[in-house]
Amino acid sequence: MITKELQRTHYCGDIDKEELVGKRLVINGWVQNYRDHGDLTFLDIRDRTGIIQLVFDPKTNPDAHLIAKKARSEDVISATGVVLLRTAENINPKIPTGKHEVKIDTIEILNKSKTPPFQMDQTEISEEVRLKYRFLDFRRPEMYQNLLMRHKITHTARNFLHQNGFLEVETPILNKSTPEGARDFLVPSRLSPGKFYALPQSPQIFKQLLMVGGIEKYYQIAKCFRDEDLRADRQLEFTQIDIEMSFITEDDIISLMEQMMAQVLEENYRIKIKLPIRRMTHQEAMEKYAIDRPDLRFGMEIVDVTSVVKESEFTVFKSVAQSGGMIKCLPVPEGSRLSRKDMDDLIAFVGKYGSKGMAWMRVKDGKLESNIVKYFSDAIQKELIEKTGAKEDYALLFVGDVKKKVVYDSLANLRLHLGEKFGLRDKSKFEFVWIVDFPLFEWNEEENRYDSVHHPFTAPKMEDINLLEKDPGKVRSDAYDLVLNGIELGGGSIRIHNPDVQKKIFNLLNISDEDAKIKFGFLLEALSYGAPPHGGLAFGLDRMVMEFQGLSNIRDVIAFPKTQKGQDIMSDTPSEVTQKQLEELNVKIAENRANK
RNA sequence: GGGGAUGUAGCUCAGUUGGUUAGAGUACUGCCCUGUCACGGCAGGAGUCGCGAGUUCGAGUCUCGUCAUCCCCGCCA
Repeated sequence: MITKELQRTHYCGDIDKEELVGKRLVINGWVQNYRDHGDLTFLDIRDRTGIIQLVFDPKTNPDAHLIAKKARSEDVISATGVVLLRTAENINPKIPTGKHEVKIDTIEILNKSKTPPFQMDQTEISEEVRLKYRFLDFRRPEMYQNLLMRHKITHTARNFLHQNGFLEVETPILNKSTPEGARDFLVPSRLSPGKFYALPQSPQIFKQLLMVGGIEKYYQIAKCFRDEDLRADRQLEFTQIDIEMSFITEDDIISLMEQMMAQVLEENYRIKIKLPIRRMTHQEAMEKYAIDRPDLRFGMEIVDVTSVVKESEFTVFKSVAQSGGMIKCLPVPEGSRLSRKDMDDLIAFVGKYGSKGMAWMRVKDGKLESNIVKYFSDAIQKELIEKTGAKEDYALLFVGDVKKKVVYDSLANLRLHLGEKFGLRDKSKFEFVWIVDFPLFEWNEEENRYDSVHHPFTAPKMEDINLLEKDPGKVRSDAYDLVLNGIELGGGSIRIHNPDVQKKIFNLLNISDEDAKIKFGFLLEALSYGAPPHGGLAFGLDRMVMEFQGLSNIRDVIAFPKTQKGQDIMSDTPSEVTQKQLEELNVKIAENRANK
């Protein structure tokens, strides 16, 4: 219990001001450290603002001094005393409050702490322990800082959207399941036995319905759920800043959103980014970086060399070229630093993405060098050097495959890997780019049909609309992604607002009229009542904070994240439920899964 | 589903070729110390070497299986 008398008058981190000297104040916080000199005793007290040193002298108050001697890490205290200016030789330059200290005459231990599993000023703690004791992890300044910045970023975005006339509208968590896209989280319905709700993968359809309803400008800080395997930058549940507007063009929304992003960085990081953010077509991104979210903090642009090497005597390349495949080259400045062993490692690295191999050459004295150059005529070698722009000490890394995806994935990741290795992915740099003109469809080999690149409600580009029937693969869309340092921060599109066009797209995606009616009937219906032209986008808030904070793990910006197996090791979630609960829900556990 | 890394004291880690009683730092407990701030000094307690088999006279160490955490592929915007 805390009383008025024990309540803090000042935060620890605020006791750094000259005018406080001589003042009597009350401190609340946790014991960070103690230094017991027999008589004179010091306690470092921590709250979320910082640390202040308390001094206990038996001559001031022997009772308080005795209590201080018994204080241990993470005990919660209230202490009262007078602020003193430290003498010059006693100043601690390592902490912001180092010029001051508080001479305490009264202290109360509000709550003792068990010996904590880790010290709060420790930096290297296994994540397992941190997650198990997440409530203690928050006491570490690093974690507090992450949560603080997440709050500030969200706050700036909310302010910006509010000031620009957006309404925050909540959409349901219990939704209709649609098998497209990611795997749904399902919730059994008690009131409709045998039926299920699905948790939202995103509020996509609802925000479109809000536009039909004339809300005009909508946003939501929306929790989304996808039942897929986790990664360093992926959680089962995550948060989107979800936005939709009516009567707007692609340029309108891009321009507004980059203003928001600029404001977020300016207000919270004092970073000014140059507007407008550059734009790059999807095609250019794929050609130069083999990926639709290029990291533009460094160069190393990829070059297609299929036409050059198909004439060589190197059978691997020749046969790939003849079978309609592609060979691409990654020119690596200072690539001579790569040893034979490095090359072997890189070959293994691209193997992860399906590459059967990786050829390499080095530029020495203006000539190409490696165990395979003999298969390349002088003319071809010259052309390779010219085409790739290779200079002295460059390495040329080649990947060729019949499957284009293998070439793209291998080289895109190789480029990032080497960028990392050579220290080119500078955490202090912020290289934004809008990727625009995405294709509307991609061909699905297994299913022998087209899939939406974005989602089925994305509008085709006006000028490509006549290609819909002739050559759907060539149709570009009004879709756009905002990319920062190789991370996709968010993306969106102008939506289809015409039910006929929407039907046509469903047909191309092999979704029958009947299916479309069952799954999205209400949307088609809504579109037929004077739906305004509209569009929007969604930012991945977690990834945004993660990148701005210079972190490589999404769990560090989420208060209570799940482990890679989707479990919460603090609360032991998921867990079994009682037979009664299952019966009420009309759910039976399959025999072989029970009692696991 | 697959590949890789890790698992030893509360925490962070070391542990040689398989060898006798498994160590360090820190934290913790007790004592000493009036200007420390990673305080210092002395003493002490603390281990299912993730778990289970196996090989061996003998396993922290070798083999197989299994579990957990992390990274990646598949999956997923």
